[in-house]
Amino acid sequence: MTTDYISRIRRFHRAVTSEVGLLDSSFLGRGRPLGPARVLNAIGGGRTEVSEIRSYLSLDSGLLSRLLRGLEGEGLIEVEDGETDGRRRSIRLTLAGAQEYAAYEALSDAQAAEILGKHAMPEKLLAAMDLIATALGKERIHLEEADPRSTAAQACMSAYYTELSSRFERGFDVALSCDPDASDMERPRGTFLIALSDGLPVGCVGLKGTTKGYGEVKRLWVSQEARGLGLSRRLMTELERIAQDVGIELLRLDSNSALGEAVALYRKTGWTEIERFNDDPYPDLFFEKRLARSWSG
Amino acid sequence: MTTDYISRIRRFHRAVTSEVGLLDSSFLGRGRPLGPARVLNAIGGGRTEVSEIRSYLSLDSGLLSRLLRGLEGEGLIEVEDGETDGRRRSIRLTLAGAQEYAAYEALSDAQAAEILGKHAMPEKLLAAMDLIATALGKERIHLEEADPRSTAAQACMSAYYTELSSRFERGFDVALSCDPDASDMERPRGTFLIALSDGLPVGCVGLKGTTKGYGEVKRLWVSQEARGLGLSRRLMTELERIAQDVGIELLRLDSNSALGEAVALYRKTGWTEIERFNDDPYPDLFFEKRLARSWSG
DNA sequence: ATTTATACCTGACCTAAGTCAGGTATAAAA
DNA sequence: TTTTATACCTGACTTAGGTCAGGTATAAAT
Repeated sequence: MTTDYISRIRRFHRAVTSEVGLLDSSFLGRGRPLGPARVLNAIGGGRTEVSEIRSYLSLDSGLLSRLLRGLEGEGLIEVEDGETDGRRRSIRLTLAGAQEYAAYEALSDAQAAEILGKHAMPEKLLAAMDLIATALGKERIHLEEADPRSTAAQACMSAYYTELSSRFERGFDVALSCDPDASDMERPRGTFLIALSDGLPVGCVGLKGTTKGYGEVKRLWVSQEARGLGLSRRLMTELERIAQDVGIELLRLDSNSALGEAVALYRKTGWTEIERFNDDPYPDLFFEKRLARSWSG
Repeated sequence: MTTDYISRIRRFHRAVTSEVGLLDSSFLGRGRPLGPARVLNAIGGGRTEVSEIRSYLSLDSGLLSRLLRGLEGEGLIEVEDGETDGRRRSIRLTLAGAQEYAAYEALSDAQAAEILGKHAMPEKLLAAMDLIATALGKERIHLEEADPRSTAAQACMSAYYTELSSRFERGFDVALSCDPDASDMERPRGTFLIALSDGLPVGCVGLKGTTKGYGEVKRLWVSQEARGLGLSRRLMTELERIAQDVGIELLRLDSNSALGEAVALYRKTGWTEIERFNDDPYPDLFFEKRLARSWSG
């Protein structure tokens, strides 16, 4: 019972295909096969060029052409020749098309609400979905440099603060900590990295440039559902690469013994413990790592 | 970001269809379309009669016939007339068919292993899958009377004990508790109910018959992943129905204030708190409920 | 014994989805 | 300017999956 993970995965598989198949076939509720419905959704989602739609839905060129002719015949889309390139064509929803698209959106929303309605604690269900989506989409998680003032970055950091509050016995108050200025975590002095899984931010780390002869690693965070996928290591590796890139030769960071996984990672990846180098009240562990000089520097 | 549950469900949907679609199309790895592969799997899974397969896969009678003729032509199955009913026909895998089925099983296992291999904590991933499969399959959860000595029942009870150990500050040791004898939780004096979600036991409750003028409710448990689906209420309702059925007019139970949800349920469903009626060291709350006399009694 | 229902089969037909080989107009490279 | 590549389109064809109207043999009901 406990070790039979295969039957558990199959059970998941069955549940999800019967239910998600239902989600898919909800597209059928409007008397249109899946193909054209998907194309309409791609267009409504903001994709305008034929080639864009083709690669997004990975459709054969001929097939897409026919589907587009069909939607055109229904009066849902209009096709016009590209402005800069006469070969390319761009697609626009007509008024009727926009209405039809909105109807599909509404169907999709209703389905989502129905699934959540099955549970007294929908947040638990969503958390499980996030975990699975993130794990299955592991290969598609990509790192991106972002403005630390952006919505996504702010969301990461506030999740990070929440995490610290729950981890530290005394709680955590950003105001008391050495809060790095956003401009210190931007090129050319530093950077801020976000890990995105299909659009959802699931991790971050900041590189703070200083004038003290070293760069500082700040705000390393991986969301609950993305843990166990080796993401913090990926974030740190990329951060070190960028640090070298901007000419930093020595990195420092402060941490806390309550953050066991992070500390273990530092120890495993070439960081050495050093004496306290700041007066932030929260950290009780301090590390540094010397980087190989960048060939370009 | 936080309230946008629809985009989170869609993200889950995308992840799962691309990955589980992969699981489905793994069936294609053996040069056979999905249809016949599904039929072969149904037969390998122990379904022998044509009508059984038809309803399991919800296939049209004509379509299934053709698929069976195909598999027969490949030499994978043998069809023979039913023994008791000459209209029914039963299907058997040939040696080649059994090998082919085994090959599909191996493919499926490999896929499962690959998915789990993506995660450093596969148990977490499986738990999330269980949660989702159970929630999506909520309507298909059914209650079943079972022998309290059966594997499924024992699995439920040991999960129940583990739960109690973690809930009670002093832990929990069955040996010290009033452990009901299996024979007390069987017809005609009592019963043992199991909730099954697609074969997986996700909850239980026992009705213990006594000679003291009342029946006792024991071992009400709902697994972590099935909480929030109203299952304990369903179990209790069914248990009370059976209690009436076997002629019990008064039910009693003991519980503990550490089991908040359960206690809240009792209070909400017509149970009244009474004085201690046993000397079990664990419970600190005692309830009883008078049942309407069964019309058949 | 006759009628009705059931279980499975067959043939004819349909739709969705996709592949593939050209074809046409435009853009970019030589 | 000629050649080559690109973007899209069209027509012919294929496969998978499925529906539907009978047909045949057997079982159950009357």
